[in-house]
Amino acid sequence: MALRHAVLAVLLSGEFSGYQLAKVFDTGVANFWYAAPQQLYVELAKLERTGLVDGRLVIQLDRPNKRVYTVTEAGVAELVRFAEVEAKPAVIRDDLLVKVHAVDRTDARAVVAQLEDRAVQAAAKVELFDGTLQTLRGDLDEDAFLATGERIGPYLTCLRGKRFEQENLDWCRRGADLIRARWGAEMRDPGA
Amino acid sequence: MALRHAVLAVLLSGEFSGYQLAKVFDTGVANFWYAAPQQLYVELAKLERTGLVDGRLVIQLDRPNKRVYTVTEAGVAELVRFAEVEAKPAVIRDDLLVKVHAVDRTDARAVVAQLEDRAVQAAAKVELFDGTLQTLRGDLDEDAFLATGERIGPYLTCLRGKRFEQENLDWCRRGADLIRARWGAEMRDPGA
DNA sequence: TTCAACATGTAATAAGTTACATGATTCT
DNA sequence: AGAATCATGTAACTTATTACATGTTGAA
Repeated sequence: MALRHAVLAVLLSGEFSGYQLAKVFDTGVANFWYAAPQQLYVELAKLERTGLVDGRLVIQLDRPNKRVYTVTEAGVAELVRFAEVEAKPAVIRDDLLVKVHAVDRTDARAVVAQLEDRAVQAAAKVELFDGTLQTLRGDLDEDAFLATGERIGPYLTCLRGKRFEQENLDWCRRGADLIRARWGAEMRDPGA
Repeated sequence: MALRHAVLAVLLSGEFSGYQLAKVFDTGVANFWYAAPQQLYVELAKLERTGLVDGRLVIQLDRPNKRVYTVTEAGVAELVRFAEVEAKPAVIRDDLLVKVHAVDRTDARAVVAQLEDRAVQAAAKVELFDGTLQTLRGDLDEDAFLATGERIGPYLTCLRGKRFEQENLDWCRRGADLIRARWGAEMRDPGA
């Protein structure tokens, strides 16, 4: 859709290489914009060609050199334009929910296992986001930071991410318990 | 990714035409699988060619004829296989969150307006899902339905959708308030 | 020396989006 | 007569995914 804007928005927080960006997208940003690492390299190259970001080679002695990017004035202008056009509805595509939707006719045991996996991942994300929030607000408490902090955008999106993962965690646990309660027999005695 | 399985999962609830399916995807299912109507016609045709669904022409006197689809045994088998492979991480792509992430450098007024729009949509979805949940559980209360109901999959995914939209609603309102509180001056005096 | 993390890409394929196209039927 | 809803598609284009490919540096 518009990975371009997601990349520009992240780059507002500082210089990032493709590799660093990939990590950010894999952890924090994935809550509102999923992107694979390969996409990011392609997108950054495109963004630089069109003048929305500046790239700069950083020579590192302790590890391989890298190219880091910053948003240009044209890049900020593009974000401003983007902010003003009507937002499209969010796109969500989640295999696991599809599996749960169909669970009554498929393999309850497999679905429970995946709900448990997802619960563990969600718990980790809750912790991660909590740490990010603390870092962002520094010494201030939440209300003070939101009233006076320099940039509240990343804080707000992180808050949303944390809530989302918290809900995910609760739902996965409850779902797993309920499915287990109903298909307990088959789970102990496969193929029943 | 795999619209195929989402369509099969929905079709487990009964016969649907492409048009009806599009409505279901636009409202309920969009919470875990977004798909445009055009995709569904293509997918149904493909699914029928590969024998995962059966199509049947329904002649209607009061409106145009339609073709309705049901899942075949092969289709159920495909869902079973799908349930057993590891679920990919969920894909989320949300313009509005990108805009909020960048709000400190763009147009706070425009973002607030879109947060308010989204809040209204979220509130409507909460109501919608609440109605769906009531319909699904009939006379039973939630716990009784989840323990004894015929199909709990759709109920569980609907519960997740309702929670998601409830959180969305709260977050949009809070975000709009906070952004307004900080950029109040510019909002009253544009371009300041 | 082997593993993990750092670092960056390309190419083929699959999937999704947007625009275009058509037509029936009911209601106002 | 016109609008709204029902109903179904195709084609061009844009994006995203998967597989492949390569190389550095530090730590065990």
